[in-house]
Amino acid sequence: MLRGERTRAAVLAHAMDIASVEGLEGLSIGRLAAELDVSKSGVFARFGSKEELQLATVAAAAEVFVDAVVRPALAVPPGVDRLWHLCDGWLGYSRGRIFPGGCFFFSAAAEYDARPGRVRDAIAAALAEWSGVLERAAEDARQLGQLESTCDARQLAFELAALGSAANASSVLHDDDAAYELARTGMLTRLRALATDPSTLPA
Amino acid sequence: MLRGERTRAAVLAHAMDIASVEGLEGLSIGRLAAELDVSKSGVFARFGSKEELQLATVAAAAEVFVDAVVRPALAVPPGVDRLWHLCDGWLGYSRGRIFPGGCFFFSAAAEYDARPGRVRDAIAAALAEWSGVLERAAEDARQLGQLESTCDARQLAFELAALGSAANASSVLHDDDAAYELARTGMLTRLRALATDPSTLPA
DNA sequence: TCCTTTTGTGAACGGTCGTGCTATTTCTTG
DNA sequence: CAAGAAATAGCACGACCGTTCACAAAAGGA
Repeated sequence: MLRGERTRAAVLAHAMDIASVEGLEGLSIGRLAAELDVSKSGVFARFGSKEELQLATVAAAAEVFVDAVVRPALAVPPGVDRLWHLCDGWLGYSRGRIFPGGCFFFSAAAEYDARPGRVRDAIAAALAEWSGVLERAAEDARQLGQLESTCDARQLAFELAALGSAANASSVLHDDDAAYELARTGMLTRLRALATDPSTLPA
Repeated sequence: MLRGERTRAAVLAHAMDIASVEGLEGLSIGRLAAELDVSKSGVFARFGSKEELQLATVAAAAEVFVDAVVRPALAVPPGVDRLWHLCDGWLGYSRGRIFPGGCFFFSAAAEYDARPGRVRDAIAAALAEWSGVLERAAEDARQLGQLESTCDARQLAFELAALGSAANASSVLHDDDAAYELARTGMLTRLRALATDPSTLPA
């Protein structure tokens, strides 16, 4: 009962790395088995189908993401500080290549965005949750009086996420970290323009 | 000699549509042949290899993009007006689903960003060119005195492109056009903040 | 210890993939 | 119209895919 969980975790760990580079479709059971030195049917039997393997991979990646970005930021009190921690944490998560192909969900979403099915639904749900976290943090900051009362939390969250995604995309495609500085600058400019006390934000 | 060009164009037109939805890897020669009612080897022989087909598809998509977005905007004189036309044209191009899976290059870049090879290089070059067009338009506007002289054209271009990409991603993934309004608002806010005469920008 | 359940193996299946090859059709041109 | 070139069809190949199934190893509870 313990042995099963261990190999399952090993498979998923490898699956996330492959998928972030080659896509969830490029994730083949045969290749996974070969690289982990187990039998193809062993991998297959554990998940029942390729789609289930993909769904499990998405779920595992969501856990990694939450641990890397969301949990640390939720440990700081609500307000602009927490909002900034979400942004900065996301940039660190992408830049640190926790997944070798950059943000797992950026790759997965682009791959499945136009293909109906359970995999797409799972990816869309994960991304919607992330948007929700960001937007809620912005709205909290507004209601705490740390952002202008007139500001639109949804708009702000959209723009912050857009800058992060663009930095991820550009840095992976061009193998160049410069975009992270552009994203950071953009995020801070946005926050400073809306913060009632900009001095609490980093330089 | 004419017949050859015609089928080549038909193949590429279909290939672009497939690739924007299923990816350049999902683009299979057999499927392409079946859906176009020609023989597999007929399609293959015309391109020589799958990689050449992919490269030709990228080149064809670049032409479509230039026709849809760049050319119209370059028809208006340099300045903030042209810069805005580039942004607005891009949103229209994505929203209009000229490619059924949204922006071709967004999908292709996410698919190949972490996979070295000629296909990735071609995609990276196309996107770099687009960034260059955007940045040059911003810099022109600045030098014409239509944007604050202190503004950073590269930063502005990065942010405008980020908003567009995010709108494309969100709208395709969630099947919801709302993101285009967010992107448009963000773009206009950015431009208004830097324009010396904001009244020239649309409402 | 024996028995049952869980985990993993190995071989095989039908299918699709990219890619060569050899005809055969279709156009162009003298 | 005939000869030659260009374009397409048809077929076969090896490789890999997801999936199935019968069976062996290992683990756990009685």
